[in-house]
Amino acid sequence: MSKKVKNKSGDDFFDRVYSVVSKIPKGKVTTYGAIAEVCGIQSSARTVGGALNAAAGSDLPCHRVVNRNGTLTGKHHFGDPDLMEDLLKSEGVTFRDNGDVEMGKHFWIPPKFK
DNA sequence: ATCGTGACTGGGA
DNA sequence: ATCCCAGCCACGA
Repeated sequence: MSKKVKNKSGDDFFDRVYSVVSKIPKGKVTTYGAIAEVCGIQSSARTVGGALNAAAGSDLPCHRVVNRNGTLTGKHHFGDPDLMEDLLKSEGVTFRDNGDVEMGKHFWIPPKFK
């Protein structure tokens, strides 16, 4: 089944990110680098952000995706900067004193996308 | 085809 | 510890 559907913009690499992000369990968070690695682009975590940018408004829990530091880098892209933190807290995610997610407790690594 | 940008990461000073 | 730089991939103009 592995098939390259490269066609219109927004469907080959983005599709992988959507699948992975949608698999993130509630109360867990992952990093752009982890998603990128699973998608096969470990060196381009930025591109993952681009995918989430296109996913903004979708059903993808992009609020569970943070940078390797645990900082909510894309919180501003949710429409409300406080929404992201609020959503994670609602799911049981704990934050550090500096406002970063406790990666050591909620860091979740997505399954390898094959 | 080329250039610029980006919700990142890692390493060096 | 902080700040700066380079690399990487994909998209839009």
